[in-house]
Amino acid sequence: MPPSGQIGPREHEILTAIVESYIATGEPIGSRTLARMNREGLSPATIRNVMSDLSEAGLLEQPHTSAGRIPTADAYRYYVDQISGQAQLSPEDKGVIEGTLHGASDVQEFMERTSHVLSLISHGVGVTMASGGPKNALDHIYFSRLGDKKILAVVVMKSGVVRDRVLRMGADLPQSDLEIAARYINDNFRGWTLTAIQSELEQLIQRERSEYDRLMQSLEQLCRQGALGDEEAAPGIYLDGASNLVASEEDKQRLQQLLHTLEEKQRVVHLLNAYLDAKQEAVRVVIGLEEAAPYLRNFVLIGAPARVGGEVMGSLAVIGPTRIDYQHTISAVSYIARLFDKILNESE
Amino acid sequence: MPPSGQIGPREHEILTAIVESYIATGEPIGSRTLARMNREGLSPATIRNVMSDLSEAGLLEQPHTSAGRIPTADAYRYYVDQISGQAQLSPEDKGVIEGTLHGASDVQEFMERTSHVLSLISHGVGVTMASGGPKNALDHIYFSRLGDKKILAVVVMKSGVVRDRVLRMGADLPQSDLEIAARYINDNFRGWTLTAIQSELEQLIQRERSEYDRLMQSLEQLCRQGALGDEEAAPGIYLDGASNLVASEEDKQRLQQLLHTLEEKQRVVHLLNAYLDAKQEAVRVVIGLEEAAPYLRNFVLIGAPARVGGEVMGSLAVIGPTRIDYQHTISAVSYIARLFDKILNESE
DNA sequence: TTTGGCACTCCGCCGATGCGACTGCCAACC
DNA sequence: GGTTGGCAGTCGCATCGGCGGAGTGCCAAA
Repeated sequence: MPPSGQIGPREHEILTAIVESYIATGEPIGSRTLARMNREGLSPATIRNVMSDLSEAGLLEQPHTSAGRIPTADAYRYYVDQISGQAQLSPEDKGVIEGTLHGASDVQEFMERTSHVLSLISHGVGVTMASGGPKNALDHIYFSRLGDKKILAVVVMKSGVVRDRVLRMGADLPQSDLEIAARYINDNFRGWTLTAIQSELEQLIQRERSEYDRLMQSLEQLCRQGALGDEEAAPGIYLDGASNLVASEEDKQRLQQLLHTLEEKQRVVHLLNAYLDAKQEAVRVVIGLEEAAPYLRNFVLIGAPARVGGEVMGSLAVIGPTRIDYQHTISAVSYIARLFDKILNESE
Repeated sequence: MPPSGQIGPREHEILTAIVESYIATGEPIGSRTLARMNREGLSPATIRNVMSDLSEAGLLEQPHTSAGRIPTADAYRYYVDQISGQAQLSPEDKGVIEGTLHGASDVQEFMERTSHVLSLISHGVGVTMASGGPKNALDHIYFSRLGDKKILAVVVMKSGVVRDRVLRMGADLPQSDLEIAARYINDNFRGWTLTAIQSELEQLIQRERSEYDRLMQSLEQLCRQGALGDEEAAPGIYLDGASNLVASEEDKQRLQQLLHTLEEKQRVVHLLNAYLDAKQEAVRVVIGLEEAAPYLRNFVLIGAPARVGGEVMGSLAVIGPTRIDYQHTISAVSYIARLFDKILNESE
């Protein structure tokens, strides 16, 4: 063996074989089986020596003394680093993705279908998220009086995301005032981000306090009721494939916790926000989610930001067991991330 | 025993005790245990005789020869018929419901929270559904040109449900035409149901074919692209508490099928439509869902239509194991169904 | 009609046993 | 020195028989 527990070509090959075998079967794997599937005729004893080294390096572990070995989190990281450069989307997957996503008419539907197809390909949970409205650019806004003291606000983003919200107002505003307010926002703030509009409006209202006119009054009220969406509001998030988790070998209690967490969308949002970086270029694979939540032990997050015309409009990800098919999943996430840009940009 | 396998007061009491015990523990129950919990001092032997009769009448069955007995579907039906008249909402449940539902600003949020609170109380899956737009009354419609050949249609229902849809048009329509079309619909069809509007518009277009003006042309195109929503489109449906099903004693395979079915919202919609009747007044309990789908064996549906001002605007239901707590669930569904009317009506 | 008694059935738990899979170490070999 | 075969030792797991407990059904007596 190399003097400093380093990883040579033989170690690499054996480690890769172990990881792939474990991903495929879920069974710990021993030196004998490994020797049989290894094309170079290495004997079990040699492989045992290598495995022993890898164990010492913290890449393999044994569930119990007389069992085979399974990869540790470090081994998965190593494996993913090796393949992530060369992950190739298979033609079938490509067909499935395009077949599913073709013909989605609006962004919401596109995202919904994306989470579905991600769960199909990865056998994990597919997630898509429109990152909190605040960061996206406004296309236009529309207000409508619904009834006494209630107003419907429809916000259309440049990215195509549509969001409607019913505001309960303190006082009743006539439709005509609403139309003036909407026209004012549309004329002056098209292309701004919601947060920028919000703070600009607040300043404006402060400044004009002297000549406190009707328009400003309406705007203030609308803002205060969250017409532009508040930070708290759950951004659109779509999950699919939670049922896939049942197949993972978890006991019932952890499975239930897991599903329960997924039902609380807010927590999934936090998870994605915590681990996915708007600036990252490629797909990111996070191994070792137990730091975020104990019941996410043995689970990984594979995700990427979704950009439309250079601007981040959300993210897409897969949450699945560490035993997930990294090849397929990484390539699919990467492909769909690029597809987002292409499809939503051209339809603009 | 009564000559014709009829149910006398003693049979009733024993059957009720068995059903309640089985709901509570999930264990088959024997004559001895039953004798101990029975306040009248009946001996196990007597109870055995009664149980034997009940078995013959098809109300009890044995998992195997030397086990206790469990209720059949017929027994649950009998039990539910007995209690459904007198189901009383507990004060705690009432508090939970009102606490959760208070402050929901729009109908969607109200429905979301309802499904959540239903799952909390019943420990089953809470479902709320806005019945297919087509049957509801229009408040107003709004069109907005999104970009080349794409149009945003926002439909607001009388019931408060808001629905947005992006239409891909064959040709590009200018915003001014859209506004004329929207005004035409709003002025003429406020309060009509969507299906009625759709068919009326179609007739109108036929009739006016001679003087085929711009307005008609726009309307025709908008209709054809489904501006008013097509029958196929999944109505808004909210599920919560699927993780509760993990606790039910199902094997993994059936559990996975079950969760998978719930993920396909469309199938849940069909289920509710098939078993809940818009005309029914009270809560309906459907025992024996296996007719609808084999993996729904041992599951029940407890649901009611949701009315606002006399008009059906959707339905709410719980899907849970036959061992569900009928008392709590029935009373909660019933209470929330009435609450829907009260809250959404007054806020009009 | 109700009750106690009794024989019988059958599930589920427990401990023993044997098998198989694997490791680690050592000595021999290339 | 790297590689190999051999061998002893460990441990999980499936299998099996025995046994206790829960429950039924039937019968005869009150």
